Amino acid sequence: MDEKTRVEAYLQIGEAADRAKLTQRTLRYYEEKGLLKPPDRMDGGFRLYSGDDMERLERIKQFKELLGFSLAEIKEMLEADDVREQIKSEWRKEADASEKIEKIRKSRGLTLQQLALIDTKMEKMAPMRAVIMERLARYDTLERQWQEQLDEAVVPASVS
Amino acid sequence: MDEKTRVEAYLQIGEAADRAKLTQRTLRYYEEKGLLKPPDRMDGGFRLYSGDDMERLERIKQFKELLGFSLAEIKEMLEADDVREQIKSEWRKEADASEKIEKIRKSRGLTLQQLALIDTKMEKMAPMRAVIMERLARYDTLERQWQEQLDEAVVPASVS
DNA sequence: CGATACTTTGACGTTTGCGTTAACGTTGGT
DNA sequence: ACCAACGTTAACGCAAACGTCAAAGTATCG
Repeated sequence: MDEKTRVEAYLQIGEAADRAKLTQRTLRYYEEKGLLKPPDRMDGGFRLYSGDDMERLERIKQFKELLGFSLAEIKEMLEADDVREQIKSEWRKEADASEKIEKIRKSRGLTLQQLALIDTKMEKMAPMRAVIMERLARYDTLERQWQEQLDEAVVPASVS
Repeated sequence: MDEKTRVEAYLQIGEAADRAKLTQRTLRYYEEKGLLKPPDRMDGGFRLYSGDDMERLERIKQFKELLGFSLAEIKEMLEADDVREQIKSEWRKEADASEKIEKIRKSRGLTLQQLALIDTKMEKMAPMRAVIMERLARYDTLERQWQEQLDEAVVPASVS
């Protein structure tokens, strides 16, 4: 059963694409571009996507759709993140401390950029939302006005 | 002076592009794609952009950068908006009332879509922001840890 | 052992959103 | 009248992000 859960945690490309709401082509493309690490394969060569892979896909989608990053930019961001995980697992080597600090700072810098971008987007979205709300209100009054026009043309006929 | 203010309100394509932070090519392209109405021209054929044109450019940029719309989608949205202005200026014809109501409803529908999109984006951005903040915190502690490692290797030498 | 469904790697095609260059016309100042 | 700066159209170019075959191998079910 430990075996079974592990097996069921993997998805073939078809299912993986469906769940991520992407196409198979896109998954292979992301792999080709280095956004996804080459996934495990079954004996026959079929790709097997892990839960981690699926999470990564989610993050990619968010970067694209929410922040409008290009795939190249997304790759950079994801790599910055990999740095953190990688350094955490290298608790051994005490050497190269200053070199690692540099890497950390660089990744932190990129993460700060993400934060800044999100913040400016959020700041711009609020007023845009307000404008849209106003516009909606104007549509409503406009529709009501023409509705009256239409009523005035009909009601007298039923009264006469 | 009335003449002068009217003249100064118009910009040639170079200035217009600079102020909108777009290229001349982009302005012509947007015109070609129907996102901008063909602007007025001087006698020699030079394009003259009005204040309205500049505002429209701003809206186009927002649609692109904030919402990630394609130019085709943006065109649709802007046209929906033009409908409102156009109908407002057609207060005359009382006829075609139901037809106009239809147009208004369609435009209102598109505007509602914009609102929905903004809202889902804003909803997704808040948690994303939180995740990024967490990540930043982890970078900070990680950096501090390695900084200590580095200090421990240096301080004893200065003490000995 | 088929039959059917799914997957693989190429490779070429497509759309979007402009960039770039060429050849030529316009404007404004001296 | 001329020059430099600015503009015009037309055409080709191009990178990104996939879509879409084709030809072949693999999985699975009865």
